[in-house]
Amino acid sequence: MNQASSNSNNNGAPSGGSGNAAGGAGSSPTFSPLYQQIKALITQSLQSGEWKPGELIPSEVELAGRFKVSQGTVRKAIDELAAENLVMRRQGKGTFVSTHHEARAHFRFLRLVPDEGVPHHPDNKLIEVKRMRAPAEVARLLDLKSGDAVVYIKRVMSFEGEPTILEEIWLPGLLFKGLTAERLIEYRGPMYGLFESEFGTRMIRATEKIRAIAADSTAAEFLHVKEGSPLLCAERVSFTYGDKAVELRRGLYLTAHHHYQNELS
Amino acid sequence: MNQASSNSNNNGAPSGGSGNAAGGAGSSPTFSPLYQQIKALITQSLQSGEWKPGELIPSEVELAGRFKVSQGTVRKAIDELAAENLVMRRQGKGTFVSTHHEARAHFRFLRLVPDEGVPHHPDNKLIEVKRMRAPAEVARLLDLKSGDAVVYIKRVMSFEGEPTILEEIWLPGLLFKGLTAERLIEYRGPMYGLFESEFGTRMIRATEKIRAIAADSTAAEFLHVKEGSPLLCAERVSFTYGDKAVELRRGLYLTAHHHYQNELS
DNA sequence: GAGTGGTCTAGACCACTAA
DNA sequence: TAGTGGTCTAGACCACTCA
Repeated sequence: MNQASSNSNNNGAPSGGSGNAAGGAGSSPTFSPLYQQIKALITQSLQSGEWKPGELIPSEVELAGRFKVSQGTVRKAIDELAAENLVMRRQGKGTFVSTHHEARAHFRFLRLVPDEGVPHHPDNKLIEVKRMRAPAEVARLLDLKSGDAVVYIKRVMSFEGEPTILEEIWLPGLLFKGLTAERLIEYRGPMYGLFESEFGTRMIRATEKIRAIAADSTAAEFLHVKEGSPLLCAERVSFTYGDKAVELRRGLYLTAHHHYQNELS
Repeated sequence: MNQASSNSNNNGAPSGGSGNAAGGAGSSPTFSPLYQQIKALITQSLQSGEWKPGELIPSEVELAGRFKVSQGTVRKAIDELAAENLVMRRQGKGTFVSTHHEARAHFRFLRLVPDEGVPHHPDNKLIEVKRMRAPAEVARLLDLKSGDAVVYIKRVMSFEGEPTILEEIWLPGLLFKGLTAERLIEYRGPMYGLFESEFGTRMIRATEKIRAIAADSTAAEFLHVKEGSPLLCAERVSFTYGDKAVELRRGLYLTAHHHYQNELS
């Protein structure tokens, strides 16, 4: 990978990662800057578990030596990984693999905050946990075949004793083999922390589609509102490394004393 | 600002920008890296109108010469400005001041997209435009005094002929002196483009609070739904340079065939 | 004091754009 | 062909953490 001397083309061995061969005849040979290749290599090590969530990864100097590039190139690769929340840098200490086991990470995906006062952690109450065959819609969103096994979870989350969120979750059965109600109950802390530690699946990013709907009888019962009351419906698909969908979540939010907080930038 | 020779402290003339003097006794002298100072200087030129939206700003080499720093330092400053959408870089051409007069910018703030098919531009119908005294709540959010003049706009936006958004907008009267219904009607294109071109106020970022509410009689009439139907309510505060609030917007979205699209990352 | 990430520089070459 | 942003390198010093 020595840039200055041995070539005038930085594609000695392309990383071959995410294909961007858009367009027609494949005569364009998939360029990518060196630092993107380094970034892909580091991401592979993260995905393979060579460095686990919460751990320290090798220093920039060490990685530069390993990959035979300059420290600046490694730095740029890590800069992007930090911007994507895959790692966290701490001056004087090193670079750490991000983890969902942090107070900070708690509200990265849960965007519902109280209208007044500071956010509190919700209490969870499991309603149902079972394994089932994926309905067509769930299978489509999780990139499974219709009828594949999925884990289904239904729960209510309360803030300060007030039931506020009714949530249904679907997970690919293959990835979450040993997931049972007991595991979910005994585990203290955020669900994504459990997924990360016990099942080796780390949620990286997600997309949400948000609508206003009327409460049906089930929602009305669990959230202590009248049938037909307006509820915010957030349908989330979460992705792990390689943009692979690994969770579907449908949350009904009671927004009488809370709101969904969003930043547009 | 010569770093290597003349000092061991990069704070010869601190930019004095955003104060981060957290904590107690003020013995810590407001550090900031050189590239942050450069970034502040460039931002000032953007804000003052030295370079107008859509225009080319000086090249990195030229700015480096002007500020007596290396090109790399200017690059890092511009990198951050590009990440914040204040400027756009184009290889081979230069760096341009961002503008709301682009198809791309259209959906940066309007996050409502159809459940099926590609997003279309909405049609606008003005319901009301007037000048009034700011209610307490509006004044608080816009950082005005209660009773200060504001411009009030009410409109309905339709997708493919279907009324979908009922929107109320409050703007500081001082900033938008000549804003009338006629100006709004005759102007083709996004409202933020008008604000930028005619009033010199560029929206940089915004925060939104989203809730589900029941349609009142007014909303029901304009959106052709029954009273009590669930609607998504998005309350937006938009900011210009220096994190100054310059717009309050309250939109009621009919989410029968559209949804609010969000990315969590 | 050793090691880490953070900043800054200077210079080289590349890819892209437009005259 | 000249000018722009994009990539890469090598080396220096700084701020921070911890033994």
